[in-house]
Amino acid sequence: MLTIGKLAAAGGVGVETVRFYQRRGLLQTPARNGGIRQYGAEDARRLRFIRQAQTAGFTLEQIKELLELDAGEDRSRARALAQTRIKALDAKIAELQHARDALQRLASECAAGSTGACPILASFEV
Amino acid sequence: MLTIGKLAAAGGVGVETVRFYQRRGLLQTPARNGGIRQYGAEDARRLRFIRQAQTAGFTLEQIKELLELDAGEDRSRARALAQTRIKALDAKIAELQHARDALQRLASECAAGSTGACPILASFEV
DNA sequence: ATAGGTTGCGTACCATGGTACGGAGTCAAG
DNA sequence: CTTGACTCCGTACCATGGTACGCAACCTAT
Repeated sequence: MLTIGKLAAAGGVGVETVRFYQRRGLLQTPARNGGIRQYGAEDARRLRFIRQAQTAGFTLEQIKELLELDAGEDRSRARALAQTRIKALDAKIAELQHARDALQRLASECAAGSTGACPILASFEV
Repeated sequence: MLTIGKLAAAGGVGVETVRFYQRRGLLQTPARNGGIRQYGAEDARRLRFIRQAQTAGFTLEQIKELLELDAGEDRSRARALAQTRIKALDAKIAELQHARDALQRLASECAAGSTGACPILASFEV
């Protein structure tokens, strides 16, 4: 059994963040023992999931839906959400790759000559 | 010569956004003709740059610095900023790629069988 | 010259994802 | 059994990146 502090530490977040997620309905407010919340391994798992889904670009609202879906059985809805997000991720990845290339160009050009300014704006105009 | 409305349209942003960028020092507040701001091609260029730098993950503060650097001649500073951001972008891209893979797994598994819930949380645990 | 659409300006408000604060209760070690 | 750390709770505040509002002045086409 975990206290909120341990749970937060396990998930790499602050105590306030756990409480925040509970307010938003992303984590259940668990049973208490003398007023103190008691968490289990499942809560830690959900917390980890939340953080990973965030890096996948889901908003907290969407993550909430995913968590509800995980409990339910609406496979097609879950699939649809995943597919939509995959598309968005592909687009975002391409975008970042493009930006990365521009920065690489910028870095090279700033390295090369030694006179004048390096063309920051220009390096993005491709 | 462009009015603020044309400039905004050209940059794919709203008028208020242009004014917002001016308040933040990202765009010069230009010369006026009878109180009306007059913009040129250079402003449109800066505006486009801002949007692209944003997709590269720069904050408005950092973009402001980049714009100042573009005018100046501190090549090494510009390079350093670029290098730092390239590293961050590489990390972010890898992260998104990872999330994408997890979603792909999720989508497949939700498609496969027809019984029970699909393991949303599990699909991220790799 | 007059109506309608833009503009200018300051200020207020919004969503997202947290973070901080203050005062009381609880728990564990010495 | 006291001290210090941790917890509970509501509410307030924060940063980022905008978006909206209202009113006066302006510009353009009819």
